Amino acid sequence: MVDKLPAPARIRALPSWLLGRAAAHGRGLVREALAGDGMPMLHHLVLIAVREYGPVAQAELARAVGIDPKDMVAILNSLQADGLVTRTPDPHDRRKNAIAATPAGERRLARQEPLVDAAMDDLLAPLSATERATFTALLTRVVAAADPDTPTVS
Amino acid sequence: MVDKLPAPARIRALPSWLLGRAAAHGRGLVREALAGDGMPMLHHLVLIAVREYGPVAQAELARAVGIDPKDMVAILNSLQADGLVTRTPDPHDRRKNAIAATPAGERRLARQEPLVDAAMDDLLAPLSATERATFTALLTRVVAAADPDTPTVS
DNA sequence: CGAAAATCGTGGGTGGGCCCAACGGTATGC
DNA sequence: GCATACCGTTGGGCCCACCCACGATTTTCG
Repeated sequence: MVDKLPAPARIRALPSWLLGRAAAHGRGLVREALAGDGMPMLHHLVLIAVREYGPVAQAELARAVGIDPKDMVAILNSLQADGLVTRTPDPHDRRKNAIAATPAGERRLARQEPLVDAAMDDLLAPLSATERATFTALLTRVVAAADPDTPTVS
Repeated sequence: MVDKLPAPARIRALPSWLLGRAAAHGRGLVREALAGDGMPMLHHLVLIAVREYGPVAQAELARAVGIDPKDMVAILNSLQADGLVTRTPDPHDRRKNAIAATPAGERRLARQEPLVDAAMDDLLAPLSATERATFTALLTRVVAAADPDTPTVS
């Protein structure tokens, strides 16, 4: 069987292409890891955000993680149906719902985080510990420049 | 005006998240740069691939750059209409078209490549020359592990 | 040598992510 | 008290990336 042509060398050398490939791979690994626990990636993301910021309004949540408010409704419906979050009216502002994680939600995340961490290990497997630190530090600076309003982690 | 909450710290520390942000930024920069010359990003990608491999079959092209054959038809229609590629029946295999770049196509790429290079400079602006080399080398290794059948550039 | 399988180019279709707008209800600011 | 803004929800829509099917052609296999 004849081999498949690779993408052109010019393209394969572009950092934006490399970042795209790496990002797609990373996303795939995370999606796969979470599928093992039966949860879509965005649901996980939202649950993490609820745990960190809860109780929190839906609109606030949607802005924090960059999800369309309409799509956030569906995700919260699903998380609520599974007993992982609660949705209660905000006592101080009746326009808002106060979204909070339940103990079941926190347990679910406790189970999932090692899966995601393992996916990250897999993603950076070709790099030594020192190289990973270097890579992540440089990547963080690139991202910080792109998104100056978001604090970085260090 | 109250500040917007950032994505959760746990998420912002994940290499897959960072890669996703950096990749989106890179894509945005390239798209913007090429829009300056009035060409969508995938059209540019395909034209580069045609220049490198032409004359080449559509299906081969689609596999090389990871574009759906159906979408490749539309892209080639547009490039052909603009006089940037030719589409002729393969004399040895009537199933196939032989796609080749025209001199106008090559000139168009010659104009666009500095734009894309400038976008890459912009993307990696926070890094020194040494850091860029380190970052790209590490990124290349991560991508090589994800896609072992594709040769890397070095 | 003929039938089956595979490939090619093209068209139809779908789902997810994102955009915009509208609505009724509520809160804020002047 | 009124205008403006925000909230949550819903609806409509677009675009992109992907899936599948079809007729024509080539390749493979018994």
